[in-house]
Amino acid sequence: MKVRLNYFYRKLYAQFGRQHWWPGESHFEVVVGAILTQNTNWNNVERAINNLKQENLLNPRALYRASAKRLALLIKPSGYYNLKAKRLKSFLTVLFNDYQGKIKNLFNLSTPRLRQVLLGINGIGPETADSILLYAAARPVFVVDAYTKRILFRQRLIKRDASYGQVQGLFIKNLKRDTRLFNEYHALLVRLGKEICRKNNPKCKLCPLGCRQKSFK
DNA sequence: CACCAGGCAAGTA
DNA sequence: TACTTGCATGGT
Repeated sequence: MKVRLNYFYRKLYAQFGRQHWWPGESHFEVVVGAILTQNTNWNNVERAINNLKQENLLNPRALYRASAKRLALLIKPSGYYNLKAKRLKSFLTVLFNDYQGKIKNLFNLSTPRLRQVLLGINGIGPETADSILLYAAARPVFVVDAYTKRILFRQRLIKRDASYGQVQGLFIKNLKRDTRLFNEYHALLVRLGKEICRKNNPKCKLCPLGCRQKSFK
């Protein structure tokens, strides 16, 4: 297992190269992006983020002061806009109530404690919390998403109903606990998933990992 | 036209 | 605990 996961990484890196994740000019922007990208294509998230930038709202204080209604209008391109406006607000409420509105204070927490706090916020689940931990707070935490599960299932490394924690545990146990590695590895899995390892994709044979399992779901 | 995209929470049994 | 449904725009 250890060998295969390390081999996959080298294979993917050789195929696709560096992915330069996470695009964002600040830790706060990465957090906002992590919430907006839930079940959503990144292109649509960029439109939403650009709208916030144009209104000079892409900082904690301004976003905290803006009404949920105004937020919803601006982030509309990212989909689920009413829901996500609330989720941004619930994050900001915790940030201001408990950490003086400063990401720096929040990120002073230990990794387990920070994860716990993030998961306690309405609208932040395991994947979003881990994305924030890895890509905003630079902690060596592995992010598991739908692509990760599909790819590992097709490699017959997990059952199709494997839990988030089980899949995450595979990577944690078999790879060097390294933020840079986890950053690049997750991004490469997303790249492979988008490009080749999709549901019932006829291009499956072109998978650089040598995929054999053809169906998923 | 159908299907997908870097999930999560709330409701039901 | 395990399953279902609502949320919603934009690309292919």
